[in-house]
Amino acid sequence: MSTIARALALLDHFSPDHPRLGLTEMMRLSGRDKATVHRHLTALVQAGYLEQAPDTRAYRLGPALTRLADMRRHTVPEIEMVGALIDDLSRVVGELVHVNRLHGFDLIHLCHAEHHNHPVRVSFDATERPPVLATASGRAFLAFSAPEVVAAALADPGTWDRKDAAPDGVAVRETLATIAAHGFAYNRDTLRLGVSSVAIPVFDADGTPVATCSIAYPTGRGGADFRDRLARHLMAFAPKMTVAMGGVVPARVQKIWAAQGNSTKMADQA
Amino acid sequence: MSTIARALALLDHFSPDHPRLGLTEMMRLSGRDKATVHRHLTALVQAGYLEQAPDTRAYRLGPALTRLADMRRHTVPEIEMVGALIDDLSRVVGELVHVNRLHGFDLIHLCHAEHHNHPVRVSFDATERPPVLATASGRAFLAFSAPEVVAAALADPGTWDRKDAAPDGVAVRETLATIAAHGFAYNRDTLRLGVSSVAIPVFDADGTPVATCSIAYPTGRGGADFRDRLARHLMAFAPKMTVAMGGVVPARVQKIWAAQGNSTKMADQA
DNA sequence: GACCATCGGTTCAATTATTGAACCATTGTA
DNA sequence: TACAATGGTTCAATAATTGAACCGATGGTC
Repeated sequence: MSTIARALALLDHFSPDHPRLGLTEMMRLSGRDKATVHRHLTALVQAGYLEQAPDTRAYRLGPALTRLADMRRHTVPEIEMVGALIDDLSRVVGELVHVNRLHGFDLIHLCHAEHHNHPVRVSFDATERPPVLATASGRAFLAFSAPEVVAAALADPGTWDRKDAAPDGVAVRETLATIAAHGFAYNRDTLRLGVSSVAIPVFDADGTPVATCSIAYPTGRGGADFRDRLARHLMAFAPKMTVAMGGVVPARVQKIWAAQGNSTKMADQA
Repeated sequence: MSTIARALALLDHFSPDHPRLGLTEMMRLSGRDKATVHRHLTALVQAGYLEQAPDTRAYRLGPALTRLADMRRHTVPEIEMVGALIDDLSRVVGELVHVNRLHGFDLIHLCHAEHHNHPVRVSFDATERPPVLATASGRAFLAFSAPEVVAAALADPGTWDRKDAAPDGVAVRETLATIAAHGFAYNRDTLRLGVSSVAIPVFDADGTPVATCSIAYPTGRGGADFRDRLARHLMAFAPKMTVAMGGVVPARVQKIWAAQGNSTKMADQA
């Protein structure tokens, strides 16, 4: 382990429970010598990765981090950032993973990852632009959006499948409420026969949805249990992705996801 | 300079113009040996401060930065406190409000608030690091700093715009004196064409500047009158913020701000 | 008020990790 | 094919890191 790694590891000891750490505490946490820790800390302060309170002499995370994080947000295209992440997810679940963004009321494909463990798998077409309310992604997005957005979506005739009749506003709102309570949306054969999917929103810094992450799989793969397993994967994954994109998961959603991560049974969605 | 500092300095070479850097380029920019740079880069990748594109092998800023910056946001209370304060100010004046800190002689962005009343507004880039003396914030900071700090700033070639000739020490000192007399600094199209700003210092418990608060607006919005209106807003606001951060406004500054708050006409700044 | 513990910080010789010139492998180009 | 440029590796020489001991300040205790 290099000196650099050892020094940077000091930063990892900060947490919401320990926002400020003193020299001795750092020494204890890292298990290294006091002089060494002190040298490292001062180097980090010098570089702006830490700052030291003049009075208590305690250390806390420094301004350089915000600067660099901003820089990362500005310079790293989210597509690539997200690409690496969903690649991992896809590898774990062995299914097709999508990331979509809502542009107007069109779901636009941002990127996808596919690590096929199974002979039977879902094909897809990145150019497709299905009506928002007909997809798990679209519903997941809207379920966590502001009422005005939902209202606008319902008012727009392009959001529901043109083959169907206009969706009943009340029924749709109920579905969205259920989704918001579950923490995720799903879809079984509704858009394309034989294809099911599970979807979850990704948030920006204001806590409003900016994108969705979804897993698509052949319906034959399994029933509610299989679906819920995937949903739990998504609920563990979405916070990571949200953070990577510089966003924040709203507290209420965080709570739901944490709770659902443990439960085994869930109510049906309309 | 410690190994840690040298390694971390590598991260500073990333900019909006150079979001991805290769080994050789890093070597050139840092002026160090290739092997050393490579060691450092891999250490940083290991720690998540950088990530490497698998195909091009180019490096870019990594996810650990977002994580730590978030942690800082959550654990450093002043940021949120200041955030709430400037949010109000921004709402009142209807312009972009910034808070910066001086780290070394770099102005670093702490937070900002933007409540756009106008169709035309100032965009900004939190990653920019302009020369201190070229900004209203920097000059406001230095105008209220100790003579030694000013002398050090003038001695540092990085504090003035490299496109210009070295600033005349006498002229700069005069400008700073004027600013100190006015109670605030301003800037009209000097850093970015079409962008003006007004800035004011925030003090710590010792009465030395710790940060600056500034308002940026499109130059077209108005002339000296408009600018002075914003300045008065700042002079009313800065004491609040200083107090909120546990600082004290020096008596002489307090006097100036109180006086200027009533006057309607002010002399020009160089 | 002397005593002790704890804290942040410093010193300096011993050690250990860092360094960098030279080298290798790969890719793209003339 | 030769050449240049890229990313990466090796290993002896070297320079930086290390840590036991020490200092000064603060704060609680008898």
